[in-house]
Amino acid sequence: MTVPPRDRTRRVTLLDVAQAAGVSRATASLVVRRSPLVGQATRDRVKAAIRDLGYVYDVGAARLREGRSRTVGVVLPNLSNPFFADMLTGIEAVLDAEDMAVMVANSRDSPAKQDVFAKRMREHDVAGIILCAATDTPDTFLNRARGWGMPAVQALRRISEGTDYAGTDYAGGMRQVVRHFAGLGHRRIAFVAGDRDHSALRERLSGFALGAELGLETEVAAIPLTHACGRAVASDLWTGFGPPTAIVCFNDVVALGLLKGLRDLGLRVGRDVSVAGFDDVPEAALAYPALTSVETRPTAIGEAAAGLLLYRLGNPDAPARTVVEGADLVVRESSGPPETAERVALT
Amino acid sequence: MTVPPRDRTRRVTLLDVAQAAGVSRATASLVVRRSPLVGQATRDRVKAAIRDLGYVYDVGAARLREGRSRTVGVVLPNLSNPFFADMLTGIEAVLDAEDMAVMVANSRDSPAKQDVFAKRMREHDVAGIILCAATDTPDTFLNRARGWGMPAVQALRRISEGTDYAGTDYAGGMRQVVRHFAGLGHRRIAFVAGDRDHSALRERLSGFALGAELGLETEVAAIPLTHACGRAVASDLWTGFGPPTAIVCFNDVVALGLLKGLRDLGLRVGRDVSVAGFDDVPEAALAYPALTSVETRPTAIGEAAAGLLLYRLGNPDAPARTVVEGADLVVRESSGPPETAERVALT
DNA sequence: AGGCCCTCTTAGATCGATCCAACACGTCAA
DNA sequence: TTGACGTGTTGGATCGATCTAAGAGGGCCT
Repeated sequence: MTVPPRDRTRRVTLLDVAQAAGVSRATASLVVRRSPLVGQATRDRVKAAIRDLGYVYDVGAARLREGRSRTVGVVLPNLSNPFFADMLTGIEAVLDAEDMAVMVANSRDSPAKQDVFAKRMREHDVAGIILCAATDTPDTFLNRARGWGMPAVQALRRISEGTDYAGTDYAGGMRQVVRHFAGLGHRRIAFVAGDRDHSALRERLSGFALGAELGLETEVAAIPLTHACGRAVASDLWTGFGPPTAIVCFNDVVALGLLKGLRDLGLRVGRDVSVAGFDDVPEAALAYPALTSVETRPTAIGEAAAGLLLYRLGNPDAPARTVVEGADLVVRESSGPPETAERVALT
Repeated sequence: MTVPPRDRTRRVTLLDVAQAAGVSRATASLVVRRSPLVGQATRDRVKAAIRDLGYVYDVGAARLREGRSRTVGVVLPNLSNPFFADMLTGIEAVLDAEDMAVMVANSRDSPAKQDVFAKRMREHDVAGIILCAATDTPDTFLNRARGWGMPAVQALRRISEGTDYAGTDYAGGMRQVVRHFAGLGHRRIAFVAGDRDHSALRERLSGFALGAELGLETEVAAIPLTHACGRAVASDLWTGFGPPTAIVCFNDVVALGLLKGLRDLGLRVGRDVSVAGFDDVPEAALAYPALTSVETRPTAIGEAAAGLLLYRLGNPDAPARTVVEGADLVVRESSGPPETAERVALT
């Protein structure tokens, strides 16, 4: 696809404005930048000229000269996941308020694509990037970015220390779930985890370890994080001897699928078996039965990440900062005390 | 927040590359643009220099000179809605393949913010924009854009003719729902619509009119398009005499809320009352009971919109085109034949 | 009157690329 | 030998802004 140059009518430039207002280009420039150096009368004349001619500021030209850009790159692993979409909403809101533009890219969890995007954003000279790293991103990635002089903030997934990071206390959230299950009297619990390794998984796993510490029997299953796989894993969990009486899922996407899969098996979730998810997506409250879930605030995380980046742009040499949003368990109908041992009469 | 200029080490420019390779700036430029005019030996030398010096192309400087940009603006009314997030995924995928960057903005359904974004994108000199117009956007909006020489594609919501448009056949989808309900034997049907006016609503309404044509009693309720309101509207529909036996919702967000609301009332959805939604979001199949829904393909629409824009950039004066994706009804458990008249024994 | 400061304005260089017209050089036909 | 032609290469102008350092003009003080 080749795109022909557009010229239409030549763009109105600051020079045109200056001439119309009877001042120099430099003065006109000062006016658009709201400099206090310019006299009121002159300012008014220039503003009038801007209106009359329909002048449009050229951010790109300014950036070229200034060497400073008002665009931020955001690289996410999966735009279709409502969680990341919400995070993007938070990022966008904060940057918008600072009159910054957001350039977005979807790595589809591929480090290779992520590299391509990093290069493209560098070519576009973004002021910095917010990165939710793809699985298997080498931990040198951020050092490279630093070498380029491009500030980077990690969000949700952490691949290396020494860089700003905004995320959720997944480990703490998971511990709340485990304590909740244990408190209800469950003795065998399972964690349906994702099959791809990143910090957000490791943190959940570390929290889940509390189960063993409390003397519970624990089990971990790894599956792709989709509705379909969550649904399908239900029967797997019931094949062996002594199936778990409580299951926590990596996120609500999987949990909602699992809920359906368990219903398909004729189990009454919340009585025969308990389920909890992560993220507390809006659908969690509507599910049947309503889903117990750990609330992680994607919008807040996005806002925090954007905030960190803005601060970093103003203070390039400040020490790295970390913002960890708390994660709170919301108990609903899908989790309850286990029934007595003879309850499972499946086969 | 003021951002100091960054200089670090001066940027490596084409001139540096040219000198290192012993050629002129112009030749180096031809190499980076993959022009066939350059001899193989020279090309190799330049490429080596690019690698050795770590040269990074400056898209902005190129754009300034060329007068042609490789960035596209996307303005959406609600990034948090998974439907739009999916659409963005489609847009991003197509533009990415053309090596174009995506600048995204969230109008939050406010025409005023939308105007601000349009201005910002113009200042950034985007090659074109994809717009899903905020409610109450004046229909002059796109004429203004045309006046600026900025190609615009409308997606999903149409505010004026004469511009490229990609959307879904909402009217046709709605007619399928109405026929489905009628075929099951329903005589009183309701449409839970949104309370904000735009083409996507009007099209659904026009499809719903088929109900009256078929001799059914019809009713329309307008509510904000949220889970909570969908849930709350359930009891309203049951207050009057002769409540509907089948209800179609503006989208699945509302439908999932309604499902919950009806369950709260003790109704068995799919038997006592039938429900259908729009969009067929992934959660629809997992809902209880599984939700009948009209499948509208957000990713495909995003791809179509991006395709239209790319074509438009290559053919500024081609006539406006319209792409309407078909919308197919997916029947699940939430819709079934009405039970006999005495079924409703609520109060 | 002369010197100084303060406010406002400006010419010219500059950012990093592309476009244009010209040109070097070799080959080949007349 | 000359001219035409094709292939590669190039200097200089240019895109639209900002930066720098200098200058105009007025008021105030000595």
